[in-house]
Amino acid sequence: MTIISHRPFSQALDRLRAAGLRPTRQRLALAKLLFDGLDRHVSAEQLHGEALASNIRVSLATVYNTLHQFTGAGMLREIVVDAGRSYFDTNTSDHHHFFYEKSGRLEDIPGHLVAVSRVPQAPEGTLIRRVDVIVRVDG
Amino acid sequence: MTIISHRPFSQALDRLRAAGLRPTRQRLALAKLLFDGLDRHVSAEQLHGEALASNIRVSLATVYNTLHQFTGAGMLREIVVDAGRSYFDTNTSDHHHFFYEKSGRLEDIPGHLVAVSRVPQAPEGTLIRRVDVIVRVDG
DNA sequence: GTGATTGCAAATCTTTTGCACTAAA
DNA sequence: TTTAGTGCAAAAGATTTGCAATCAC
Repeated sequence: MTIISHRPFSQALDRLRAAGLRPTRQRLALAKLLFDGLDRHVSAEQLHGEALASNIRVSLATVYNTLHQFTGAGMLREIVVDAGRSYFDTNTSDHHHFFYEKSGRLEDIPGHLVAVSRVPQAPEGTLIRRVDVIVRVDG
Repeated sequence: MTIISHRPFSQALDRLRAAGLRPTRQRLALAKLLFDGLDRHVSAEQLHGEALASNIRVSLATVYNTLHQFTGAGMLREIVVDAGRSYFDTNTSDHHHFFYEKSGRLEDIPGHLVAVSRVPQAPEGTLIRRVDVIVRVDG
């Protein structure tokens, strides 16, 4: 058994409680991988790999379920830049992204470095949920 | 046989010639479906369906190939908004998009209605290829 | 106990690929 | 001819689903 931090469970536990998600072993473990540390962008496959590498028994299906539940609860933000692969961003604050087309890597752009002035009106009967700016670079 | 326009082939033919793509029956037919008319957003599956409905014998694989060739030639622009599905936009001029999350529909926002001021610098050693703005609405 | 959650494998869906066949030049 | 382009069916990914087994409460 590995001690990961002084409060191995509480941060993840609190987040799950706040989201109304039952704190199962799998959800706790995934929450720790996702939120103990710096902000990051992960795919389901990646996170599943990390879980296995940390000796956490989770199925890929559960990783998908969990990522979507976390996203629904506002703990993650889903980013689509690439046909056929979703990334999940642990940074849910207002910001945008660089996308490196060659490597497929994503990088945050702090919100204050991009200004979208003159956002058009939402079409009648709709609400704007989010404005995504993706700066595609050839790195 | 249906007469589609006064110059049924020439517009599509010219575009293919200009792109250096051999004007095969399939490419001509797909180009006509795509470019004879208003700007539009199509998925491969959709375009394939339209082709079949117009009695054009094309395989889905060829539709994919053709969409990518047209994109490579600058005749189309690929848009990714939705995990696991690509749209191709016949409007290649500077503009952005509304994405209706419920219906999955895309709609152009004319370039002059969105202004991205203060685009951040491209990371060292990279070039900005494009800046995509996607306004997600809940329609 | 009881209902939510999980694992597994199969199913689904989109897109790509390999290769023999066909057609454009 | 000669080479690019096409069709088909199979493969490859990514994601979802169905259902019995398991776990949190």
